[in-house]
Amino acid sequence: MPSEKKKSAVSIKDIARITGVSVATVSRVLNNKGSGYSEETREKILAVADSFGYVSNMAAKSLKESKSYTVGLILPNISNDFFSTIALYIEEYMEQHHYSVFICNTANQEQKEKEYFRTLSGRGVDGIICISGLNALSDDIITGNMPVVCIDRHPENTKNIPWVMNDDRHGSYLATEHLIKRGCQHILYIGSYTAGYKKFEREEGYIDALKAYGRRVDRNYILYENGSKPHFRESADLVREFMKEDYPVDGIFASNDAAAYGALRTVQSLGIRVPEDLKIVGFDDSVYSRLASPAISTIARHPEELSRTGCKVLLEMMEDKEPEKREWTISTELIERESSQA
Amino acid sequence: MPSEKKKSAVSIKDIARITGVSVATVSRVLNNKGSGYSEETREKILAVADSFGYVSNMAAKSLKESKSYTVGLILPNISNDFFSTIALYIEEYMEQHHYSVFICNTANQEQKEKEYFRTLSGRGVDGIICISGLNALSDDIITGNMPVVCIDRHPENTKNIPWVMNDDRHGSYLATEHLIKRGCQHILYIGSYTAGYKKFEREEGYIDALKAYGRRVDRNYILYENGSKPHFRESADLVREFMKEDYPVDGIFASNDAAAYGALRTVQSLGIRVPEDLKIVGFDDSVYSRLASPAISTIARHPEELSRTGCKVLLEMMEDKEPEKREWTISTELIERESSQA
DNA sequence: TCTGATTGAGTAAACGTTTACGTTGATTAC
DNA sequence: GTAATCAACGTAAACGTTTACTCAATCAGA
Repeated sequence: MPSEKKKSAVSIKDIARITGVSVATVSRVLNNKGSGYSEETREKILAVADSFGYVSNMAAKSLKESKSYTVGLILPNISNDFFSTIALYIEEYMEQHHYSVFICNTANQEQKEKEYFRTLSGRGVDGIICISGLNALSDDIITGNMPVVCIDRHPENTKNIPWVMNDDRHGSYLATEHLIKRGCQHILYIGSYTAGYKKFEREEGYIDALKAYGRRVDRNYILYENGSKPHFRESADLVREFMKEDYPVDGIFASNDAAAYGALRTVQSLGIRVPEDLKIVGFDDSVYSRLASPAISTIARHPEELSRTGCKVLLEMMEDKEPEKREWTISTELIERESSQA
Repeated sequence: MPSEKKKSAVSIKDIARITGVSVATVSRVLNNKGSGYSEETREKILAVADSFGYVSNMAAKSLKESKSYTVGLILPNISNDFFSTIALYIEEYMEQHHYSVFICNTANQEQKEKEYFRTLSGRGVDGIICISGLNALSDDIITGNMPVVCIDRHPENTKNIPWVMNDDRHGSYLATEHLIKRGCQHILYIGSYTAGYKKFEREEGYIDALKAYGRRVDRNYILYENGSKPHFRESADLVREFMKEDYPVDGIFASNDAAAYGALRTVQSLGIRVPEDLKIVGFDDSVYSRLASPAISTIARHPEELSRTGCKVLLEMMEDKEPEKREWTISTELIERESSQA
């Protein structure tokens, strides 16, 4: 008997009718407005609402309040390890604050980023957390007065949009310092560009450390991927080429774990022992560094804190408060593993 | 001058006023209702709507139509590799059909699964795609007439909820057959339980293959993780214990890649060469099998097809159509890599 | 020229809430 | 005894849409 169609759920009106009061009173009770009803009425209403499994119609509520208790999460690709972890924490945090989150994959396409922004606006989201895959945010986003906060990446034109970033520079410093303290004399740096990241933060951290320890900065030891292949392949090739030159090397700091992994595989194939002959540190604390053999030391970012901070800032903005500051930095941390053992 | 507050966007009313027609006409034009306006009016309205950047208020639309063009995606944990890939495809597919998707992490807790279901109902989602982390769906979900489809996992009480599953049994068959064809005589099976999965599908595929090739099924060669540790650790321990017994082994089929990875590391540490002395096949095509050295052969599921099918079924249900069938199976595939080379 | 259909609109109700404003009856203050 | 206060509620408008009804003008067909 699939005759009955739509589930027309019980509404505030039904409850009013059943308990014999007006909708206004029901609304007041259900929303815990301080006064406007007796304790007796309150209990009656609550009992009825409960027994009928009342759940308030968000569309109506949104319409009236111009508030939807939803936010959008725009990111390049949720299947990315780091992003999905961020998504987890953001959803968790937002849920605790009674917000639901829409997920939007831009695939790094400006067009899609734009479209999502409009769609989300239309859906009446109260705010947007954005991990932009682009070097610059689209105009739609930076103009307009939708609360937006950028996390993890920092496009060039954020204007007055608050952002939360990882302290990559210091992370790189820690990695390089670690190699130096472990006795490395000639440390190779493998960098890569990623849209939205402050371009040379990681390289600068590497240079900072070398300088701090009185080492000479040799540009020959700074290699860059050009993005033509997956990180670990390209890194492998870069290292292979570099090794042909017979420069002395006893340490490698790669600006991402996949590259570190590629480097590891390459030097191993050349008969170089890690960590005995050469030590390696990566960046990201991803599966690449964890599963490699030997396990690769790395710099960890803190996705949970990154997410939480982003959410906190957004929540404030959605309540029309000015966030405490425009720029937030989340610390990074060295994780020592086998690849840099003394 | 942060004086102006809310963004009160331009509404259908504004457009009506500006173009000098009624809201009904504007609505008809904007929704492409076949008739009810002249071409001239149509163009005027479209032009105005466009120039003011009109975007329809979804809350109002939802309220009126009892349709929100949103769906919920309930899953245990979006940070899981496989799930986040599914989420990517689902979002992509749904977006093409003008649905936005809410993401909900249950952390395998029944309580949360329930709550999300109610929240989503309240938000008026038109349907729900569910990867339940539980052995049984909560009652809230199986009763009620919200369109729901289960994918990837198959709780015991799906009642009349359609589901889309991977053909795990055949995948396991392929894996085992592959080892047999590569000359393995003594194949160890490492299984694990996961809530919501048909419990022994993978083990049965293993047994099917042994029988098909006239091999004896020796229960001693069937090991099970008890879930006390991460897969790869537990698997490593299981294999280590097993090896002490001096049973002959020249092949291992692990029902997940992490376990295969653990097994690989263990046998390598015992001086056994892979694939020369022993061949290994995993299941999942995850990073574990891809990054291992040697790379581990594995059984791939097809998250894209899984997701697409789930979406298609849900879309049908949301249009009040009866889905073609209740049970959908997505094929699995053997990926040959180094760990099972001849 | 009259009838009936068609076209191009407008009117107004409805969706489920929230909330400003009334209203009533009881209580308090003087 | 009267005025002011207050608690407990009801009334009705409003949020932005969609859509079932109207309605007037035009037009085709006889």
